[in-house]
Amino acid sequence: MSTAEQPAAATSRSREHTREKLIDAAFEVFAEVGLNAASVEQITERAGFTRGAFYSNFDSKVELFFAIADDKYTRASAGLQSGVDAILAEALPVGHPITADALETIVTGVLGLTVVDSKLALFESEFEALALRDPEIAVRYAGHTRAVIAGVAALLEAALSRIGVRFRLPPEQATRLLITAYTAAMKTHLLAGGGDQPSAADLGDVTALALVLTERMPDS
Amino acid sequence: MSTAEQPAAATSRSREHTREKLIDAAFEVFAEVGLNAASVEQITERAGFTRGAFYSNFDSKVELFFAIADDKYTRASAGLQSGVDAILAEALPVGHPITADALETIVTGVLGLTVVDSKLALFESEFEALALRDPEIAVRYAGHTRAVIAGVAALLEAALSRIGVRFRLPPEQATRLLITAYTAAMKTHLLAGGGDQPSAADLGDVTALALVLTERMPDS
DNA sequence: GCCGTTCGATACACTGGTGTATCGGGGAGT
DNA sequence: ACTCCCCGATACACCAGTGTATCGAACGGC
Repeated sequence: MSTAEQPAAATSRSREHTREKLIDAAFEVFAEVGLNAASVEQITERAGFTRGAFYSNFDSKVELFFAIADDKYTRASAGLQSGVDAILAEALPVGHPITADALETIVTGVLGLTVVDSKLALFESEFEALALRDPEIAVRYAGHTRAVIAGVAALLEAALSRIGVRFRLPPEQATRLLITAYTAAMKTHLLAGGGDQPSAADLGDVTALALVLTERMPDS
Repeated sequence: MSTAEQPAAATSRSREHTREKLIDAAFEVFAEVGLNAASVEQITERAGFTRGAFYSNFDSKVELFFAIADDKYTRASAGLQSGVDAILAEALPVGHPITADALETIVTGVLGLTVVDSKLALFESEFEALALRDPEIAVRYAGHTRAVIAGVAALLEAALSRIGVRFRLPPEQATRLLITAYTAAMKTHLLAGGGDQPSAADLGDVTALALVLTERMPDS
């Protein structure tokens, strides 16, 4: 039993592949129609497999849902710091004139890193909806949310201090409010039939909120 | 055809009754499991009827969903002004000492009037989720949301002026932010397994937001 | 190059839900 | 009290989806 498990690791390469294809397909389908309305067949069809492949890789639709969540968020957190650096470069072109624009660029930019596109927003919304009804999912969702907020709060605080600005509230609280507002803006954007990226007009509430939530740091 | 319609109006009394029972039952079931997961049988069973009664009164589940929305919100808007008066009475016991407490009482009180209990919050969340995927529902939802915000904004502005406070942002914008924050707070409260009423701790973000969003009116 | 293992496809039995068509009972009007 | 009519119950046909059990084929190890 010691060496017999070696082949299992070898054969699992193509298996990983179909697993990923299933995850990608399911991500889209879930975003489009929701978990309940999505049938296993819909997912496997889009992935180019049959239901047999699904049941060979996952026990249930919900398990697949969680697999997506894990996958997406480990993936997303990877490119986070570099994304923030890029935003800071944009917000501080030469480094000297610090305007309200810089604040808006940073806030909407950083928040945009966590809610990358409309499909992710829809998935997130679905996650929340499920959590509201299933206590077991709720704990997963709560943990996920907490992690995101803590991460974003740290990023935001650091980025803002670069332009000499700080929150007037506890950073985590301010971040929660900003994320909530950003998510709401994304949703109204989607409700109006918009595409992946919310326009500046959609984000009006967010930028206004950012202004009210911040203040100049006392000169050191 | 002129007098022949009189009986129709008479017989429709019991019909109205079963219609209401169906609406009430569906409201609960939708809140519990969502629109898709809810079966017509679940609803009629809880209402004490069979599926025959349902199809005699409604064309589809979705139509029933809209009927609920109409019903609840015409009902809710009825007692709104008196509710605000009561809140003001609490916030201004004698009328003189105006504190931050008064502000919090007013904001959370008024917002609490529009999101009465957890079932309504869940229903609303379900409404949004559906709207995000169905453009036809989206326009209905958008209209509903706009109406609510306009109403609440007017109420809030009037109530706040009573304690000499005003928004630092356009009232509708401030109201949108507050409602969003309140809804989020309600959701985290529900996610934590809480009951109908969010605690003061749950509303911490909302009250903090209310403080940043407002300022003293210049003395006249 | 052969064999064993395992992955994914196919087939099947079954469940839960839908919508329609029909029927019986009870209330309203005279 | 009688009649008519409408509401809601019952029965039926149908469909979409699920999960399992079986099978063929491809891949890796020896």
